Amino acid sequence: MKPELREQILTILAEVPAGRVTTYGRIAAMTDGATPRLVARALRELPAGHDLPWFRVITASRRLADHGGADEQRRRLVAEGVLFDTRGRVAADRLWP
DNA sequence: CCCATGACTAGAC
DNA sequence: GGTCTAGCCATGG
Repeated sequence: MKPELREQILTILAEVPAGRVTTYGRIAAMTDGATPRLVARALRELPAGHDLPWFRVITASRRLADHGGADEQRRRLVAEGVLFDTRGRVAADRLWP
C-alpha cells in the first residue's frame, strides 16, 4: 500500500487513548482512501518492537477481530480498564472518538 | 493476467 | 441476537 496511507493509519492509531477502542472502519474513514481491510493489513504488518496500541482496534460489531493475538489483545484491554460483556463485546461508550 | 487470500463491513434474512 | 453474502482491494503466486 502507499506509504502515505500507512502513515495516516498509524498516526491515527497512535492517537487512540488508553481505555478506549476504535474500529477498523472508523480508522479507515479518517484516512484519505483506506478501507477496513487495508487497516487490518497495516496492523498485521507492524514491525516487532513498535509501541503503537494495535490492541485498541476492534471490529464494527465491537468484538475482537479473528487473529492470533486476540487473547493477548483481550488481556491488554482488560488491563487498562476496558470491560467486556458476557457476549464478549466492548461497551459502546468505550469507542473513540 | 487470473486467482486466492485476508486482524473487514453493511445489508439481508 | 446470529449467519450468509457480496463487496472490498492490496498482495503474492
